[in-house]
Amino acid sequence: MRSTPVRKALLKILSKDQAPLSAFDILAKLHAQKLLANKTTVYRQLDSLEKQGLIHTVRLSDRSVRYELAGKDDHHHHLVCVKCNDVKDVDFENHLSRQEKNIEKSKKFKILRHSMEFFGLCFNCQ
Amino acid sequence: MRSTPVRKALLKILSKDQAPLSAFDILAKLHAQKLLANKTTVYRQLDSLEKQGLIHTVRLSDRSVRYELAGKDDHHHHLVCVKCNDVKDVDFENHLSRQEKNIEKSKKFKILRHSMEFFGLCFNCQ
DNA sequence: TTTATTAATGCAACAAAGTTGCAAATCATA
DNA sequence: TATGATTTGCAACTTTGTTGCATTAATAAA
Repeated sequence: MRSTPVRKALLKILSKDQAPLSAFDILAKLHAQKLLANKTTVYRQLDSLEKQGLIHTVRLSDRSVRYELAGKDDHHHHLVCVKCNDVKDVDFENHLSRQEKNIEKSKKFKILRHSMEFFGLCFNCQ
Repeated sequence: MRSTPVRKALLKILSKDQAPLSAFDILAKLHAQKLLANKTTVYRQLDSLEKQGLIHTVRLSDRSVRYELAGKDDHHHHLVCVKCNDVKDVDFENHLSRQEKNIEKSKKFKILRHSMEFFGLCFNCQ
């Protein structure tokens, strides 16, 4: 792992933003600060950062893929505004693990991970 | 709405299969029964059937999009096998609506719909 | 400081999953 | 069966990534 300008800028961008960003968002932000990186480079850096465990890839069921800094409260879910596309974190582990055990038994399905998203309108868009 | 060969075959395929099928799956099944429909046609029929409320589009967070017949127990979630890609339905509304109300209040976010998937290993793949 | 090594980058081409415009074929109903 | 609106197929295009390959740049060693 080398510390290159793109890598540094990318981590800085992700650490400033609380909402997970798409590759396109990130590319735009890089260009906005006059760092004209190629999209291939951005994708490769995101891959590499993910493998290092520094970021997490968030795949939403609206088919958007976003990236967020790893670290804090690592497992959480998302509130996605269908109007402005803003994404916020939300904690929701409460009953899930217990219910997952029920599912595993009744469906004979070994759960490795889950994904849960709430789509709706954020405060500003209501 | 006209009753064309593609439309009829498509509905028949979806009614036979309990797991939601991808557009590619459907196209393959059509070709298997010597109905050489174009992918554009399949996508347009799926669109039209969705608008008529006859089928539902299932967008999973692994970025796959699948289609299933509408009707029965319309709101449910999915168990997705990460090995064989089989998808099964699972009911899980229990605590969700109550918790959604909490989220709406505390996050000032109006929830319109949610999506939940469990990824893991089905019985055959364990 | 210079050099060597290896990773990072840019470019162009490719890929998967759809979407769109348009002309041709087909369904249905009068 | 003639008419007119729907469907269909084809080709081209779009989006979001991915890959190969030659070039450039970061870092560690000399």
